[in-house]
Amino acid sequence: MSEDESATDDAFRALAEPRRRAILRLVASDELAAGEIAAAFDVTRTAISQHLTVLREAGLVNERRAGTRRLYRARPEGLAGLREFLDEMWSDALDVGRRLVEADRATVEPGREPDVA
Amino acid sequence: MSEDESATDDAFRALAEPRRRAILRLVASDELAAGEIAAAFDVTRTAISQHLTVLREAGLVNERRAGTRRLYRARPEGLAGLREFLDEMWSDALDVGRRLVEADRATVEPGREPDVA
DNA sequence: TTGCTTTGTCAGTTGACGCTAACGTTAGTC
DNA sequence: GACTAACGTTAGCGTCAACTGACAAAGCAA
Repeated sequence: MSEDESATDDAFRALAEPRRRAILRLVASDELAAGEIAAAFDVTRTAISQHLTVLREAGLVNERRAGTRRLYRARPEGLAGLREFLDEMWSDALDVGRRLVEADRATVEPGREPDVA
Repeated sequence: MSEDESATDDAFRALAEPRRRAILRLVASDELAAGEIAAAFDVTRTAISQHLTVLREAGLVNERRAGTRRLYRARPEGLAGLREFLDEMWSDALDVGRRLVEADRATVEPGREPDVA
């Protein structure tokens, strides 16, 4: 339970960085080497290497070694936590049942105190 | 175009914080006052107020004033950028068409330079 | 072995972020 | 007006994260 949560936590933190999202898009369909990925950005290879480490530890990319090269590819399963959160938010926010209960409450009490404690 | 991107950027950064995700879940179905939200956590009301500001500026919550109280509710449309990114990743990573193109390229060119710039 | 390539790792700096405490503001009440 | 309740805002502090530059490791070729 707490393992999944921390995994989702890592994924969210990893995706907060725009450059890491860009990297992820880059390796979404193609498997690329660290150097090739670094060549697509204006920062040092060091920075990209660190980003790749973060992405790997967050379960968002796979690493495969071939000679001196390390090939990376996106790992869609790593986004499961994200999707779960999104779906939960959507269903909770748009659920018709809840909206009706709410409207009912507003009818009984003219709209002053939601009183949710 | 760049407006949407920065909006998505703000959303991702806002959701990177676990407490903000918790707040968002809290106001997903119910409209709550700032104080009620703060009561659900162990940090100061100040901290919660700042979190709510971040969420509001990221377009993830709506603010409605009623007397001295400020009522917050999740704004599902704010998650559009997230959903878009997720869907893009999923389709790109699992798209069979791309996989075939990739295999074809591997046949023509023995696998040295993906050339992504 | 020597040398070149590809990549990760290790200090160290800088900027951003989350938190608290004190203060300011707005709305309602006596 | 005076007082209280509900919030937001500011200043300051500690911590984390992204970046650079220098160095180390691992694979391969001459």
